Amino acid sequence: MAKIKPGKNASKKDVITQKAAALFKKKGYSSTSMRELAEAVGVEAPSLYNHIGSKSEILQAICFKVANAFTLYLDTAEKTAVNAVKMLENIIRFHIRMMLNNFNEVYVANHEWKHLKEPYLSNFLIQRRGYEKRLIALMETGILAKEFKNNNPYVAVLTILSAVRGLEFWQQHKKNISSQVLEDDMVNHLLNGIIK
Amino acid sequence: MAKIKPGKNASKKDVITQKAAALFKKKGYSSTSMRELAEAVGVEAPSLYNHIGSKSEILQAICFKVANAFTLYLDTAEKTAVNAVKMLENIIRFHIRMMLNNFNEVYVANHEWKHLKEPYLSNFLIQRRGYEKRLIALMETGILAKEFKNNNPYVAVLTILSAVRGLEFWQQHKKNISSQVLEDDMVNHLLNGIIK
DNA sequence: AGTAAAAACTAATAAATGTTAGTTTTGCTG
DNA sequence: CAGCAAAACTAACATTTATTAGTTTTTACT
Repeated sequence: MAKIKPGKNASKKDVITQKAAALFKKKGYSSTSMRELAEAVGVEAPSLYNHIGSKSEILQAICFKVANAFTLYLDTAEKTAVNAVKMLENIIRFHIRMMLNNFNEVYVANHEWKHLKEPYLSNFLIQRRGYEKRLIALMETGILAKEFKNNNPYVAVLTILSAVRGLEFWQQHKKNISSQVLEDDMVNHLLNGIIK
Repeated sequence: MAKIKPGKNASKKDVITQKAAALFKKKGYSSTSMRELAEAVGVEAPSLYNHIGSKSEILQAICFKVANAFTLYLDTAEKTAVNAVKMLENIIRFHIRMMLNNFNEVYVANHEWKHLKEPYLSNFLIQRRGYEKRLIALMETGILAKEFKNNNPYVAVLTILSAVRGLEFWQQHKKNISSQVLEDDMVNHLLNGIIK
């Protein structure tokens, strides 16, 4: 019968994962049934199990793909850094682009990770905590170098990461504002504030 | 048998709502069963229905309680405003305090609203959109008055609201940083930036 | 064309879900 | 202390859930 049609670059598993990300974003992980996912893929539910091991395995794939992308970028950003300000700006811009270009998956990683099963849940949190710590270290470096104000570094990281995450509300307004204005304004706001 | 013990100010319904907020935050709305909620309350599941109409009614109560609190504050803030900067600062501080003092409920309103049923879902979104619009108008006023930079007002509101929402990650660090430092640093960051 | 593997299908299962019905217990008020 | 309403209980329900078993179809390769 009808088979899952993998695109040029996407395996069938990839198709499932991508459709799952869209559904998990829209309805949440727990409220998305395998039957719904199957329908979105164009197949009966049990057929999915020829390609995936379980529902929660899909969530794992999404969450760690996103987490690894951020970790990987930070690796290279640390190597090519010229100063703290520039490095922070690059990271913010990367976050914004990830939000805009991989919306579903980033959203799911941000919101549905709590449904991961052990040991993946713990691993995910450890990885995220490690990422935060590296950003905090960056803030501390910048403070010592007098590039940044002497704010609490954790609060600063929290503020920045959270602001960027908020782009999940962005979708409705895509037409009104270009993503370049969005990116530049947000970077400027987070680095220099909004008061004239 | 054992009865739900309402505290001095809390009706039994309030107790249920409060326990539900804690569970909805921890596990998500869909993954929280009425049996779990009943256990947290200290009762069998069907007994809950002596006090509430349905599971989703609990979610409604939480979401609109939070939404109304924000709307109400904005009403008074608009009346007592001296200038745009001061008003924005007050609003940011109110958001931060709401996050810190009503953590579970604000978290649930922020994350689980999509499980509201119609017409509550639409009403909630309309109310939230109205709130955002009033904040955008505030930004525009401040820009015209040369108090704020000429950033895109929607992006600025998005940045601020999202940053504050991020306090949901705050819990772990309560011991290390006082909530006063947190509040002041975040306000300062969002208004004046982080670069020295 | 024939064959073997991959992947679809149907049918089924055990567990969990929100909720209702009907009954008993509790606690206040007269 | 009698009686009544409030609120607890047990039992049960119809659905929905993720997943397995077993079978048939499709695909790819010789």
